[in-house]
Amino acid sequence: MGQEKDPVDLGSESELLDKANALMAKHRGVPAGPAPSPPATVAADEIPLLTEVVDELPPSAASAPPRPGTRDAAETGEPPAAVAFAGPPHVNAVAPPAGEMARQVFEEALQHLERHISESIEQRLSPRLVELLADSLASMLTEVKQDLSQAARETVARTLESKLGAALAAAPAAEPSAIMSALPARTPPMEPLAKSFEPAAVESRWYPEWEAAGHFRAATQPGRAAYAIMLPPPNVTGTLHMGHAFQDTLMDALIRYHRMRGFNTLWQPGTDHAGIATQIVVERQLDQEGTSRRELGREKFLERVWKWKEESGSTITRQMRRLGASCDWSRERFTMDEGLSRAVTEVFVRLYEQGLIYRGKRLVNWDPVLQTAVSDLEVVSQEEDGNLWVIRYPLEESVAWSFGDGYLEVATTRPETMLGDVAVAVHPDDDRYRHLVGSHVRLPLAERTIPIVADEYVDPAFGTGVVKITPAHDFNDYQVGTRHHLPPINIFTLDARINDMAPAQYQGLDRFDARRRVVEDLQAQGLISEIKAHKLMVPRGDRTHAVIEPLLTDQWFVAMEGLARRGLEAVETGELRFVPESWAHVYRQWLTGIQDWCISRQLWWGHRIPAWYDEDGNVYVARGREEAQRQAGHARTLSQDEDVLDTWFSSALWPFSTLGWPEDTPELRTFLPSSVLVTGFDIIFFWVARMVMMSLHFTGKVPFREVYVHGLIRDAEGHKMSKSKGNVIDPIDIIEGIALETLVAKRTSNLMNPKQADAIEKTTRKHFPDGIPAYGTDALRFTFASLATHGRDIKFDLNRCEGYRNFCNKLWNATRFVLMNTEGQDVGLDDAAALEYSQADRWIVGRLQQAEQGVTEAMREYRFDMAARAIYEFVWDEYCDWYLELAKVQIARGGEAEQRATRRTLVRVLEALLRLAHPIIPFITEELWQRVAPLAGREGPSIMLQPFPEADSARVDAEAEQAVAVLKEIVNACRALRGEMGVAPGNRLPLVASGDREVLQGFAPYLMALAKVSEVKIADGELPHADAPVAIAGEFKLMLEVQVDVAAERERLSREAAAVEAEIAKASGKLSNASFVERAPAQVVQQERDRLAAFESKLAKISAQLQKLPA
RNA sequence: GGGUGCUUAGCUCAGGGGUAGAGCGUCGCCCUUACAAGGCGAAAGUCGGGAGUUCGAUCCUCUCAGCACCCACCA
Repeated sequence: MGQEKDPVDLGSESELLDKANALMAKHRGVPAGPAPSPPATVAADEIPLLTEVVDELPPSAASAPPRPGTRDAAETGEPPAAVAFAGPPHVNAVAPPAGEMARQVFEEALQHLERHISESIEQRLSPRLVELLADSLASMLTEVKQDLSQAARETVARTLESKLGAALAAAPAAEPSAIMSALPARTPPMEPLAKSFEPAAVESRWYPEWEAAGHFRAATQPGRAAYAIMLPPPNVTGTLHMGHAFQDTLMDALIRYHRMRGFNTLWQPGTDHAGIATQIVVERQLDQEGTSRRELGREKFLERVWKWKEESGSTITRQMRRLGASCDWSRERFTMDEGLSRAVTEVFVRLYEQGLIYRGKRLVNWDPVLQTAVSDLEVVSQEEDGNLWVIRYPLEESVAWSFGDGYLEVATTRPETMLGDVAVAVHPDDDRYRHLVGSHVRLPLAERTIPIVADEYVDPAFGTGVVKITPAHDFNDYQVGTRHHLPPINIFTLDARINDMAPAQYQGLDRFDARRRVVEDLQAQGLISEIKAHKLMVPRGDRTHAVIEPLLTDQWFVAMEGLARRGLEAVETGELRFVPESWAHVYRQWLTGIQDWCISRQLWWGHRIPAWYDEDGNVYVARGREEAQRQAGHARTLSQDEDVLDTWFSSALWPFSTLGWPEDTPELRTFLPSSVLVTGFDIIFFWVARMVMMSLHFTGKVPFREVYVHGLIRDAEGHKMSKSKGNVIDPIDIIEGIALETLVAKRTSNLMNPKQADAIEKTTRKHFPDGIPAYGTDALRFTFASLATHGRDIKFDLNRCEGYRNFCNKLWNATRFVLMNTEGQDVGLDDAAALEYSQADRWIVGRLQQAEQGVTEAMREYRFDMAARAIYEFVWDEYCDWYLELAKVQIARGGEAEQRATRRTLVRVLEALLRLAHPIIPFITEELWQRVAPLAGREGPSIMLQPFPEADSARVDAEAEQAVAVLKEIVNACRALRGEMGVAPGNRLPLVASGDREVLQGFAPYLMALAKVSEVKIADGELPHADAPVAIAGEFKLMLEVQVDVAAERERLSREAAAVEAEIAKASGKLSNASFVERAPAQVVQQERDRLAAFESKLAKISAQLQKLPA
């Protein structure tokens, strides 16, 4: 496997000990770092040297013989398909490579070492030494990691940690590393598994081990295909919500799956500085402290933000670890890192040089609360109640006589903007007004004269058919104004108050106050002819919910046309594929009508725009101040643009900036394009499309080959989860559980509107009367996977989660059973021993292959639900419900070779299915695999490094399948016949079944156990009961002695007869349809005839059986 | 206004031109030594309505209705 540790170079055992010993000696009595000195009374040499410990090793441990290599030919370790039912065993013996053997010797030696170290420490360690050891351990760990091979280092560290864990926790001065904290003691080998699955201990054990061992690191081995996923970087100061958890689960499943399949795998993690969101949070903090960012000044403010980032920046990555996300944390990036910032500057400068970035005074969406421009996408329009005011604009005297009362009536939803009107417009073909075009009206209040223009934009049917034109405050009016060369008049300040372009009485008024005043004044003058209620779409900022004001300001833009064209091409040519495909339409539609992208934000938190101005306002765009200065000449004094870039500008570069662009790095060559982007549809425009365009433009490559678009997570009722609705579920609470009171407190604290608290508390108490139990990470992940169907939002139902928690428990207990029956017993590891596989053994191996194939296909199509289902059904319905039961019989009654083969099959199928399930449920599978793998002849430090099981259709044994299918049917038929109520002994149960006579006879022990049948006879002629009431599709006759309740049997048969009669009616109706018989394929018609015949004979048998029953 | 998706058991959802499926829930009976977070069994559906294509439609086509979402937007 790609990630498998290098097994060589451990050196000899004595060399290893020497190294470790040297380190121990070095740290002996030399407390490192700032930790407090040990009490003087402690003799440093109380710490044992490793050699001293090892001296006590029994001789056998130091020279443990290598175990025989027992790798089966098949990855899944199941019996070869070629083995006949009762034929001689056939096992491929493959000698392990020399390095492998060396490692085996080592691992065994290390196990002894581990045990002795811990024993010795327990015996010798006085409590006073705890502090000293803590210090030594910390510094030692670092060096040990460098000096020793991984295997050795893990063993030593693990032992020390587990032994010292409790003591260290009690020693306040010592600061245990994250890895060491709260580590439960490792389960000693051969201890029976706990009776049920306890996720917490398992999870806290494995994640630190994986991470410390470097299993998550990106691999760049030559000759292997690359598989990369770029984590959509979450807000650095954010916390994990269900959407993240869902997405991360899917990505982790994909990554683990491909890692196991031998790809060079990179999952690139990181966080986003999230300009607006983060700045708002910090500003809110300042507000509570009674200050503001302006009071603080830019520099101090930025310090505060960085501090906040340092404080809360690791929350979300810590939570991701809790989920088991196997990102390469060593490559973690932040959008405002030095490297990424350099990429941002480089992109900006190049786009500017290419003429694709320009600066201009344009009408932009302005958030008056934040006082910054925002992009079209950051504006959400909502329908709200408003008014439509009809205002009378007096016509100039020369034409007033020619039109009604001498007024033009203009409808508007925003009367205050009339102060900025530059014209009124009518449709050119509107006969009512045609003759007025070219003349003027007097603008009330402002007392200006403005022209009447004709423009196609006006809809004559709406309102009065006359539109006021306010180019500075309306996007459509801006267009009209441009067409008619009418210079805009801006009447608003940056915080949306009336400025000095308006009459004095309105200046300084907030826009809503101004509206009231304007209406009042107009009414006073009799210029309002009508006010009617009107529903209108109000644009609001998606962060502040402030009403967005179109405002004329200087901003930077990216010209989108050419970039968008490339972006569209990528989808047309298939370089970029959407899953599900329908999202390509959405993407296409947006790119087709795209506007230039306003990238400047009047914020402080973000990448400052790399543009400088001189005294005359000339612009110099450069990679730094020096370069700008060179451009400007030394005489000039430059000042940098105050604005920062839209957060999405840096996000758009994520797929290549994280890989080292603009440098040409090996990572960039290997992992660009990445394999798939996993994301919700809500950021297709914000992010996906922009990444595609930027990546194509700067690297010539698409950023990812596929985009998997998943649904949004909603609550059980289908509502969006939101704090204000109080229906948010924290994924961590599902994993760890939460008490009701805590949950209520969490949901009702920090509400925007505290009035909602009562209602939220009530529904919370109703939905979670007992809080949320701890389901564990694996159950949560399995739930996510099983809900991840294509093209649907997800209603998250905790009941589902409970079901999958039970599934984990089922898997746990199945393993417990297998271990009880295999550990310390002959599981066929010795290839020389005889193996006798049964039909059941071969059947389950075949089913495993089918499950493997199902999972592989599902993963290829991003059908995580199918993958989860295939695993669930295999584990529960096949392996547990049937195979384990059959295996019990085989172990109880079979001969030595049969028992051996059964144990071998039990353990190897289990081992393979653990690997199969690992991408979705990593923790439990790792825990169990550690116990199961040695019994299946597999070695390795972690299931993560094992190959993913590959389906082999040759191992599907049709004969065995058939046999087990018949067996299942017989068992089910028996169970059904046995009824529910009391039992009468001695009843006989005649069945007709298909199959080989010997096979049927072979069923006897299974039937006795599974169906509580007391005897099985195969009848050659007539069955003792004249006819067989239950047919199992075939002609072999079987006689089962069984206990049956007559009344229940009668009832059941009557019910069945009615059902069969209905089927007969249906089938015969169909067959009497001439056109069906003539035109349907012969096969289908025959099928129908067979069905009819089968039902008829079934009915006959049922009624015969009914008659036979004693009254 | 333009677009997309959805409608299948009480709930949440798979499926797919030829006998309607799962999980959860419900109702029985069982603490059978891996698992009561379990086992066995049962009840439960006009596959949103209508029309068409077809020998046959839950599935394909059209249409209507309801729900959800996206884009644009009329002052």
